[in-house]
Amino acid sequence: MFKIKNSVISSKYKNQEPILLAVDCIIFGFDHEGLKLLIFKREFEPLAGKWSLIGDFVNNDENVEDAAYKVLKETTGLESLYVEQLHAFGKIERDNGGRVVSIAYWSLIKLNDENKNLNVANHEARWVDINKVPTLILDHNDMVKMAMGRLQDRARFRPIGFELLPDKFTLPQLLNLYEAIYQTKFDDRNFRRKIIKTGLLIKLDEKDKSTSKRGAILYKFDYQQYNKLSKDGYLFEL
Amino acid sequence: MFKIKNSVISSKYKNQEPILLAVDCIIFGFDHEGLKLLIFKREFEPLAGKWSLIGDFVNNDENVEDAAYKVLKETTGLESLYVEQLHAFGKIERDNGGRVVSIAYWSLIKLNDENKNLNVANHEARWVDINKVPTLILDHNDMVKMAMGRLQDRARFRPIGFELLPDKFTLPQLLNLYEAIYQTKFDDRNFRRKIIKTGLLIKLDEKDKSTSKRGAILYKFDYQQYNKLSKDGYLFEL
DNA sequence: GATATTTATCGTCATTATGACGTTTATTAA
DNA sequence: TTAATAAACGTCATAATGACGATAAATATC
Repeated sequence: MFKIKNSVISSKYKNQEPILLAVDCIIFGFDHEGLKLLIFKREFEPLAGKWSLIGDFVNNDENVEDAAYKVLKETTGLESLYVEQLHAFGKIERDNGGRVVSIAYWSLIKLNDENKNLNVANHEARWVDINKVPTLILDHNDMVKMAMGRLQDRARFRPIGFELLPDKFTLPQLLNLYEAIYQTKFDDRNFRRKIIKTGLLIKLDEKDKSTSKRGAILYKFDYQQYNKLSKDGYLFEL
Repeated sequence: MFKIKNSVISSKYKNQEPILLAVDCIIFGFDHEGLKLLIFKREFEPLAGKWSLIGDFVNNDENVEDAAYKVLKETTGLESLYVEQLHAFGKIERDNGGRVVSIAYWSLIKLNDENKNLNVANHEARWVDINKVPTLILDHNDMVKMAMGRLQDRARFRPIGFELLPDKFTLPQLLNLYEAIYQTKFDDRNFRRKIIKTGLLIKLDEKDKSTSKRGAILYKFDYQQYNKLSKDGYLFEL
């Protein structure tokens, strides 16, 4: 006769403390200064006062993904972000406060005047340059590193960069973004050629004059065209 | 004054059943017949007797990754497999036996005469063609689908395919593997050109005559060269 | 109001990669 | 000897790439 699953579980776990489940969020932002990461001053012991990613425990009655969304909404106030699961971090000793397995999520935010000075809901928050991330608690620096790699992977095949730009953007802005994501320089003329060739940009009749006398032509991303192309397995590669 | 973390947790979780943590394994194998998936007859209720991935609960005192390795070793008897975390599946209702969050791992096995007739450790196991996977319990079919996508991603940039081939293999074999992974046909002449151009194959002075009168030249993968190239950011793309 | 300055934009060219094929080779079975 | 068959090799037009040089538009300066 088969044991029912829960009795297998309960016998197996009878003498153990349960494993606690948490989510942590790697939040990337981008503006004219570059690519940034949102970090927080930890508010509880152990390690109170240290820099950290933001996270929370997962409730029994909520989807793991929803727990991540909740954290993101509470801390940024934004509803519609690009969010993707990164990895589950499950080493025994990763959290010195107990056995906590953390499922990390990463997300992308367009920085603008409204959201760049975040200091939300009693959290002390700060945007830091992606190349100047301080030491974070626990394995949070590993999480950031892995998230950066994932961002690079994604940007390679999907027009994910546009999640980080305002609706209207210039080619130099887009170039800066890709250079920040890949931590390298691209030839601007070749970049231009490739990005235009994708057919995913719509040239507007406006210019942005904030960075040069001449001004740079504004473009917007053609979501319709993207949806059409991606159905046929289109790849957006630089 | 700060609350210490565990007291935050314990108060938060006082009235809740703990979330249970499990691992499930998507095990791919490859031989002359094609790409296959290892599935198991579930041995306990609920859903006993149904086809399923193999998995187990994670103990409080073991790393999540080690739990996956343990499952893989117990079911396949093999120690050194390619193993990678796939995704954490965390919907509330994903397991009708209780609140179980499952972290899925996928792995690759070279099939040969020793391991293709697995029936290990009281598990009823079966290799099925990747295109003929039956309905599995819970969200296991989703896991397989996602793992297949991940395998395709990986094979695009890393010579991961070699994990699925014997040490000595022929170009037609390698072609078959890539066609199975991407579920498509490649032009054999162009495939040959590209794969040779990578410089990662060492031509041997032997032939495999099992599939043709003429016989096909055997190659082996040049791990040294791969390590050298990958340090400079080499990408293995088809 | 001519000129210098600065960022943005457009153009060129040799080299390499790609896709789509046709042809030959080595071996064994008939 | 030849037919059959999978494996291996070769060709060519076209497209993509990397590395540059040159121009253009607007403002600031003399």
